[in-house]
Amino acid sequence: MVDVKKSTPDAPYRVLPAKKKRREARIVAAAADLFSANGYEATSIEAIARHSDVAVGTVYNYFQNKPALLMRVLTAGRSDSVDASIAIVDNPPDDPVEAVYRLVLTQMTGATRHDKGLWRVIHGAAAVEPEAFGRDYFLGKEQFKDFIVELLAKLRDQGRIDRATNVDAAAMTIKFVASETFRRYVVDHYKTIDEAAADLRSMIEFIVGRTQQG
Amino acid sequence: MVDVKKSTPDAPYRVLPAKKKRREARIVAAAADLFSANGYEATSIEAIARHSDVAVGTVYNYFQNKPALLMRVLTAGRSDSVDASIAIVDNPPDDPVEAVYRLVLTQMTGATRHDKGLWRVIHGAAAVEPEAFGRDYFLGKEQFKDFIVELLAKLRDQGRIDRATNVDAAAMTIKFVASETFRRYVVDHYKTIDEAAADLRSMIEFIVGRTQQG
DNA sequence: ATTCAGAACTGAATAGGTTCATCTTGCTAG
DNA sequence: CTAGCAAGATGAACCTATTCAGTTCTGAAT
Repeated sequence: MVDVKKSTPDAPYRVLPAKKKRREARIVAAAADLFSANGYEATSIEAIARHSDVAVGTVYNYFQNKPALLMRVLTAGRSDSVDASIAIVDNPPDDPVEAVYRLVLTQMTGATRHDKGLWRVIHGAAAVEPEAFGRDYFLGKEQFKDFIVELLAKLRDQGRIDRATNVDAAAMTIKFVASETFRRYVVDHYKTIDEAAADLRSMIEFIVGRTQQG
Repeated sequence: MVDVKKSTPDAPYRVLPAKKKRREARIVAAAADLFSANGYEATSIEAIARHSDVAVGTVYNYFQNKPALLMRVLTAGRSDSVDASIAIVDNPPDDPVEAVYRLVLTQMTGATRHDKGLWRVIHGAAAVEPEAFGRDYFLGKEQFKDFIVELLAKLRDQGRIDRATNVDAAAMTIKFVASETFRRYVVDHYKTIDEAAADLRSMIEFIVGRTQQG
């Protein structure tokens, strides 16, 4: 508690000027490499720090904790799946089942780029610390529900689904089903995204098919 | 690596004979007390060991790890919600929406006995290590789906829902919705079980209501 | 140039879950 | 009895994520 501390590091302090502003990017890149090469658990913060020429503490200046760093790795470079979703909503296929199915699947496959094991960790961390990760770490938060509501409303106005359909309840149901399907894919109920997609389709057929006008 | 280790403990080894076979139960009891008193993170294995008059290593002889111990705490003394579910399936209310709603809610409220924070940890651990916890740590695994299928089949045979209903797809949908609703309750989308129940009901109305014969 | 406040960085110290070489105990056979 | 052994218990050492007191950098103001 009151002991003397060796406060001056052995090696002289220095920062390569050229690398200055790219520290965060370097940390993320190193983490991405190491996580996918050796897995999450087997990758220590110390290793990430070493690979990005940074001190351990510096990693924590940029990221709250290890899962948060992983989160960044997984969400770096998305947004094209959002574009694809907008396209579907703007110009949906004639068959309402197909329209909803495609919208959901687009979101899900967007996440498939990364290893299941890494998603599991995020899933776990998001459960324990919801506020730190956002309660909907996946499927772009409420945005996704908006897409579904908009799509269903359009389909209803076009007369493709029953005019009496409770769009909000339907959208909520679809969203819940989509989230749980993705969770199960991650947690390995489904080995492949195709298996998940098959069940997803039969549920959407049940949900949306029922709302179609005879 | 090759250092000398102090191998003989200071205190003499002894086990109170009377307490012999109840070790596991004592560990679970101590863990339950400490977890609910101080929370999961703030409870160290060392404290649990101390409170149950056992060595740290012994805790690990009985439980794979800390989350597994928590799991045991949370699932100790269930089974009455299973009985309640069986009663509903055997003798369902006339209204099919009500029947399904009660069945699902019974399972959910059974888990409400324990603190949300503790469920979050299990949720997290189950995501990261599915094989260790069972992929459906909640809602009694596949048993729950069987209940729903059975209930829906009975309702269909009684003519309370449309004869053309795809019972399997409907059951899967309901199960997925139930799981996600519970997840959201745990992760705090819903502050109270009542809020969760309200959304649950509107979704079940949408799902089951659609299958009712006009 | 010099000063200085605040931002960013640093790595040794901390803390707590998990492992494992070693020790006890209970049981069975001789 | 007692020797031998498997099962179970033990706790110090280990491993890593995380913290934090102290150091260095930066850029603006003097």
